[in-house]
Amino acid sequence: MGNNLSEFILEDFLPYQLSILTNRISRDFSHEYVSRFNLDNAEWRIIAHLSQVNQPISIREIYSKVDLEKSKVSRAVSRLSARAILTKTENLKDRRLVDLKLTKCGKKIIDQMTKIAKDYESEVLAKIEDPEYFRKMLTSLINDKIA
Amino acid sequence: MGNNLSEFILEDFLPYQLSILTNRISRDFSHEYVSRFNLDNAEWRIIAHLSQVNQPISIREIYSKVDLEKSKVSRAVSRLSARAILTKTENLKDRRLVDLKLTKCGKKIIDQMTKIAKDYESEVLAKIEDPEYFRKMLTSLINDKIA
DNA sequence: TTATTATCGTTGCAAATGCAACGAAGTCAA
DNA sequence: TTGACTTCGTTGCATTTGCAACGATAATAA
Repeated sequence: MGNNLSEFILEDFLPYQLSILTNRISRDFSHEYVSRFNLDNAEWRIIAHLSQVNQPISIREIYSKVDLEKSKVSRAVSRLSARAILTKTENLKDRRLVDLKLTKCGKKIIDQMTKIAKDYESEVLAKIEDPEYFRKMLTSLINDKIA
Repeated sequence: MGNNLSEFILEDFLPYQLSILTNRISRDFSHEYVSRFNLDNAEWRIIAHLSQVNQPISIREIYSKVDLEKSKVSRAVSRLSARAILTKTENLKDRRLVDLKLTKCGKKIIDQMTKIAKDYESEVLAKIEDPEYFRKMLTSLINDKIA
């Protein structure tokens, strides 16, 4: 039963390592938007994604782009709307859709968070010998292509 | 509001990229232990960790090593015990502790999963140009040291 | 010894989650 | 047009989650 060749070492297993690292970084960074703006991870992603586009976008647009459950997006958007961080309006061309748009308040949040996020990212990347290369490999894995 | 220099691009943000990649890999691989053995992620980690140690270990030992909530470990262990994948016995030196130990059935599971896990890992690493180097950087990030 | 404090694993409970079902709106074909 | 089908966002609901409190045991101090 289990010679050395077939032993399984969890700490060396890539999916486990990625999970450990990602959870730690996620927890670390989430502290920034939780403590300052009382946002959860879904709310943070929604705001960040909204800040990138000029036109209003729908809930579907968000959850298909940003890897979140649609019900999670729906509920997070409702909370953000209640806090006047974004507005929900009916799309007049297709009344099934909602138009989501950051308010001044929402833009202020993302403006502040941008610097914080970039600083945090630099801090993490500073720990790696060749950050550029790491990013390249990460991107290639995400896009499922050879680096 | 927001010149180009201060724009925030979520898809290029390291914590987000890591989260996307990790979730995808995690989902992908979990399919292996869900479909074959009906295990969830906590159960899988517990079995994997138990397989590495020769002596019985406690619940605390597990959740401190394997980044899981203690209540999650407690409940997962109860389920695994109910399915006779592991045994829970009272530690006689310290009766607050439970001794956890894989059964034959549990060992059979990890034996089968070992090959599957290694194959999966190879498949992922095959997509990277320099897997060794990637692992090194990953490990260094996890250990918070310079690569 | 006894009193205090700390640790272990479990559990109660409120909140979060994810799936499926739903009504509303749009599309397409007959 | 009508009817069948699709898509949108919301919501109901059962399950999962994580925190805090708990009883039991151990360690420490008086």
